[in-house]
Amino acid sequence: MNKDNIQENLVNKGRELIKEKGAEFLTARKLSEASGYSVGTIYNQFGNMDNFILIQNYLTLDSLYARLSQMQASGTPYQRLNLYTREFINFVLENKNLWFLVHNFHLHNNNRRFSKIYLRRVVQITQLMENAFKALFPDIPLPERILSLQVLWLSLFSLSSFLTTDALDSFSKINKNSLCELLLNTYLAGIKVLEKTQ
Amino acid sequence: MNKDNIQENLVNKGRELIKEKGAEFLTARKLSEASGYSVGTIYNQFGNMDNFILIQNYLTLDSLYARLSQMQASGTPYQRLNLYTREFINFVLENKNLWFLVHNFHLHNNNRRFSKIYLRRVVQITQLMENAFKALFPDIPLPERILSLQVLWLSLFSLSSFLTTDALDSFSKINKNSLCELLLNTYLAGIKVLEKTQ
DNA sequence: AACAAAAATGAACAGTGTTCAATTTTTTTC
DNA sequence: GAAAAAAATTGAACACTGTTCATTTTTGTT
Repeated sequence: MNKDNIQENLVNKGRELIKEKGAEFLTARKLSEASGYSVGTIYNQFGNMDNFILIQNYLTLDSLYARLSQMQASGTPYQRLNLYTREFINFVLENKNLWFLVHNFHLHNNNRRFSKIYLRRVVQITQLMENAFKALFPDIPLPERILSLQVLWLSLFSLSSFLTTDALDSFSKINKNSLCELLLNTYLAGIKVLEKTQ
Repeated sequence: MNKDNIQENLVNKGRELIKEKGAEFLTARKLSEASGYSVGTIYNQFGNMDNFILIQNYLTLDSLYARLSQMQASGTPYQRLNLYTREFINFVLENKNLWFLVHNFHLHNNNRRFSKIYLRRVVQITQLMENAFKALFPDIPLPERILSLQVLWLSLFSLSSFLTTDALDSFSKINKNSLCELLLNTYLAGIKVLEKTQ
């Protein structure tokens, strides 16, 4: 087994563990036991566990990006943005444990969560929506439009953390699926207004 | 020293540590050393460290609630909602470490973060905005209005996690202060439209 | 086959949260 | 006030983290 295969095996095995048992279960020793590699090997490959978690989150975000990328560009721009959002929600609900880790990973070495290179991938997803967004709001200048889209996406992204647990269910009648969709459609309607009044 | 004083002393000392050194610094032994009480006493008082963190977050949310409560109800409803949001942002920026802990605390015993009793306090803050919200959108039926306000506030709340670090600064030109305000005003404009078309 | 270089290993270290028998303090009882 | 009982405090010890690095094993070269 060469180095690349080891990394691949460890990443895959770790991903299985997260999916099945949750992000909290993943530790160096348990990954060692489950993968067959020693703890030292894990550290030879990744340096530390933070990097391992970052890689897992990169993969999750890349997976989301790939899924949103291959969507058909059919319907009106408005419909397309709704489809993007619905597909995003589906992805989150289908990968609760992975998405939980994206929001709630605990870093030991790096100062704080959401390191720059990591958050960049989040913002990159706005590029996918940009075409539909441009078609929907042709009168808004590029800088403002990008800003507005980034605020929208970052809101949807951060709001989606509530989809990974059932804490919200007990005392708010907000439907999980409509939580993000309501934000999207209200926000889009708001831009339309502000676009004209400017 | 009676039991209540011990709890109070521990909570106050822990709060100091979080404010000064960050949430990551707070451990049972460091709190013990800083407060003068033994580790066992901490556990006699709080049961476990998760409860201690939960109490700290309760205090933070109560503090935010108190601050928003005592605001003067002047100006238009629209202006008042903007003032609430601005005051909220100020609070977050003035208490970055405490707010970081609200979003990023790491639970060991409880299953997952945002336990129900904890998240309830977050949603309770919507009650403060409800009056201004009602005045601004009198034609929306109560259930829908509450839902809409909850979505707005939960979005602002979750979005505010980006205010506690500088990760966003490097690759997006979004101003921290305008991040939440842009969301608010666009969302409010959107409700106004959807209110009429219904 | 003998040597050299590289890779894999897992005990050991420092740090977590947590427990609980032993100690200290406080209260009660006479 | 002294003795006994009850309550509260303590911190060493346990099981678990992430991490290191001398030792062992494997691989590659001559």
